[in-house]
Amino acid sequence: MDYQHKAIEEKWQKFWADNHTFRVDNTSEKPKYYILDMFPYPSGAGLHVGHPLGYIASDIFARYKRLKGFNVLHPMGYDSFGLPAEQYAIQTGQHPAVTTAANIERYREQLDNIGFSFDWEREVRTSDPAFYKWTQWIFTQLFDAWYNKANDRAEPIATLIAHVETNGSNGLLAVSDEDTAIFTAAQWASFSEEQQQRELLKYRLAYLRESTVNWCPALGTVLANDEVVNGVSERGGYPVVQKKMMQWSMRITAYAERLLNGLDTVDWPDPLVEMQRNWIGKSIGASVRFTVPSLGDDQYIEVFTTRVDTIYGVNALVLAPENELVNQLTTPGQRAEVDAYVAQTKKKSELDRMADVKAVSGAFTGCYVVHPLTAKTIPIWIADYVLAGYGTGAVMAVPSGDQRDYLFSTHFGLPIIPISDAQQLDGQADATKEGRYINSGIINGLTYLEAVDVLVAELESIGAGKATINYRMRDAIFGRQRYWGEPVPVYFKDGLPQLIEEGELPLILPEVDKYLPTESGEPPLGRAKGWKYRDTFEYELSTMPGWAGSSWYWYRYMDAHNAGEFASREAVNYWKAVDLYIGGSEHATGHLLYSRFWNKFLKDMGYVPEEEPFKKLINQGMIQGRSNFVYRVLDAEGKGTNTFVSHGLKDQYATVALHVDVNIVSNDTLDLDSFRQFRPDFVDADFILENGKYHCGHEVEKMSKSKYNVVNPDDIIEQYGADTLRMYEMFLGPLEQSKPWNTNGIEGVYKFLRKLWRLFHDGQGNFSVSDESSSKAELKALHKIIKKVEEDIERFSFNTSVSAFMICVNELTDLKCNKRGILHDLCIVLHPYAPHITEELWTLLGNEPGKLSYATYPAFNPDYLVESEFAYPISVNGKMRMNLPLSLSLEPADVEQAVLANEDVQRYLEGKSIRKVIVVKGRIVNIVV
RNA sequence: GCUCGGGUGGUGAAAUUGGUAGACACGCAAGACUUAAAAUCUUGUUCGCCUUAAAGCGAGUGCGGGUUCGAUUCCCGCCCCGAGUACCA
Repeated sequence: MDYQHKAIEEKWQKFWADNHTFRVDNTSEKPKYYILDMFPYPSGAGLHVGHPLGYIASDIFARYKRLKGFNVLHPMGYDSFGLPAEQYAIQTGQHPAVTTAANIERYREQLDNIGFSFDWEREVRTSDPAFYKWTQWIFTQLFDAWYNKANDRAEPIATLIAHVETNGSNGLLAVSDEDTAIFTAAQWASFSEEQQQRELLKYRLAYLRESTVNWCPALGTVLANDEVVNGVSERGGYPVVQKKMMQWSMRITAYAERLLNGLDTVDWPDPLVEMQRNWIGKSIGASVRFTVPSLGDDQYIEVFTTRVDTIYGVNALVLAPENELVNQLTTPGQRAEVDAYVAQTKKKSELDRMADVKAVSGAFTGCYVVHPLTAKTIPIWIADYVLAGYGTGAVMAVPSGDQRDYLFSTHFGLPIIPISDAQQLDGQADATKEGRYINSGIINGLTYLEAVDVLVAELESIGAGKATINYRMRDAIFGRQRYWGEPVPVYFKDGLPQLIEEGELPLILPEVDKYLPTESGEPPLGRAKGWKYRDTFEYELSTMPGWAGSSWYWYRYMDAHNAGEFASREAVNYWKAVDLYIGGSEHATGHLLYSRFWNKFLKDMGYVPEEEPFKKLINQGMIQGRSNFVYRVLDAEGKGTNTFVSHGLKDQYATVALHVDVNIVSNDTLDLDSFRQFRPDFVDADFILENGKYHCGHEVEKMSKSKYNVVNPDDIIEQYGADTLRMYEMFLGPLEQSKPWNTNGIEGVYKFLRKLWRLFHDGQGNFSVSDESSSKAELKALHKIIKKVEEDIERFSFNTSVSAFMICVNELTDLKCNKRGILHDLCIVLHPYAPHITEELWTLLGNEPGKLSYATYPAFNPDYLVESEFAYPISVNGKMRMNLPLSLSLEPADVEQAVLANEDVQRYLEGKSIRKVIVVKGRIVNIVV
């Protein structure tokens, strides 16, 4: 029998499922290893060949780790709440739960076809109430917690209450809103319950606050900062505007420093670490207060600066047009101008504002501040180059040291004061920190390093400023005005949010008649009939954002069916953290940051043991589409004819390029019969061929239906089998690299598997192996691959292993090797890559079915690779000339002698004098003449 | 603009510590088997020159320079492509 991939793969997939081969226990004598994939959102389109790339890599790694004696946790699940299902529900009226379940079923079928070794008994779905019960529970924990800066950790809100009851707000070091009250213990006691709760809300890690949010009118919801890309929504690309709204938020900023420091302890790709650093955006500087006498002597504007040393060069204070103070600052005389400018800014979308970086604009408020060190008056301006969302939404303008301030000042004719003797102000600002200060009061003559300390000390002593660290990262908005998400487990009593009792979780997502906002503009949950807490209190009508479930799901896999806890203490302490996480880099600032945040919180509360959840992380590259084109010949009027010209001849005609389904193209050659059936109007298409073939053009684009370049793994598996698909996806190139999918070349992998099959079979297709002992050459081929695969997998270089397997099988074929001992070990080594065929062959060898997954990876013996001779490359002046086989026992001096004595070598040296001979034992000989 | 990747045959790529550049595949060409096709196998395939052939010569890892006996690999400058980010004070 030939290699029958279909029968073999169906047989073993069924066997694995029936025998629970990949069921894993939470206890074991073996060391544990946790391999996690980023779980998919089950979209209606199903999987294309790009999706499983990372799953194949992680599956190879998981299977390899099992062979290496590890107890491996390798689960899979679905991130099944999300916008697309809801948009589909709005269009079709179908419940998102129904379409989601159907999509999951389809995904599961496709995943099963590939032969993954997931423990499906641990599957999770974020939209399952048994799962989101614990997402809601974590929310309640966050609500009931505050961040104590004194201990640098989150604590239960009870410790905060205890503090204020005895000390008031005195000595409280907490991360909080800015408008917290100052009170004594007695005052606290005198507060009404409502006042106390209002105050506590300013400290809770999950809190409700009026904040400026990214509102997306088209989606009818707010979006987190990471869901807004270039001023439009990440999903759908709809415009986003800033709007003030009462919103649930997560105090992730409390963890900014720990999120930053933790990056030094994880083994992640550099670009990803860099992206998180930038997102957190730590800058060290100073905050400075400028008093505003016209508003009163105790009124001030605070600015943040990283260059406090330039403070004597300030010529204006510039506020963001959105800054809340603008209205009160503006004098009657400037009112019209300022209002016009504010209105004009509001009209500009964020996109326009970014595109318009070069154009300088602004308006004078008519108001002045006092410089804290010189007591000079300084005008207050507004300009859109100052962002409301960063720092305090106000800057001190120093035109000599900052290019934006320079352009602003020259445009409006404000004075430019040089502040350093090293500054070169020829038409632009000079941000140098070199030289010594001039025109700078108390720091005249000092260097940069000296000046900063002097200034900060002075500002602190007069109460006008202090050293400050500023973060770009904002607290994360945690509510969405949408239906298909976890309900927030909160009801309102007297306008104050209250948690639902833990025993009453989960708060089930109610049914609604339509998935649209109510007539009064409430979120869809406002449509739920009779949906009230204890039939009395209004529930929160927002749902949680998409990232809620994915911020802790890896713990649920550890103990997926636990009804009493998110995961048992034993399970969490056994599996601890994810050892290897594989997924796309598109989650760099969203999922991976929120997950680390929740993990740190859960650790602070004593629920999990590790500070960082993902020890090692690999980003698989994106698989792009590779489109094929046919060229339709145009007639004299420029209209399309029914004639198509091959790519190489298209320049001789007027043509228009059309996408053609890549599945009817093989090695860029079009299948003409399939093409005639591709579209009805192609039925009697004519072709202008090259050498009897129609060659298509090609281009790399996004993989999408409209470009006819989507390749479904099911089709590949039907034709070549899952083992071929797995190996070919790896063979395509380095895992981390993005590359277009091209089915050209898959034949090579398929041929390899058939060649492997033939090693075990005679010419008639009968199973035939020999029990004779193995030859030296056979053992060498085997042990080369044992070593190579081990090294390759450990450094995630899966593509090079596939080549090595091909070399190995080619060598064994040349040796006509059918020795049981060699083939037995080869099955184990290849098994992670091609699990089905190796299970079959391993069973044919007489082993117990199914035990291959837990076999022992063969031990590498270097003795089999030892050579007595080496064909030394002989180069002359660094140019390789010939090979000369010599014994490896020869020392460099003997090698030199042997080489120079050789006739063929002498031919290259004729008439030249030898200056030097370099001999690297076992490597190379280089003769310098 | 800044940050990080990357640039090697017709194509995907390999070269792990500075040591034979192009392994392994695809494609292509020629051949064997076959009535034929498929499958399989064999040979060739970086480019240029020379040659009936064997062989030989020269160039070659984006470009220019440097270090070294020796550079795809290290250093300096430049060009191009991709990703991220962008008025962050």
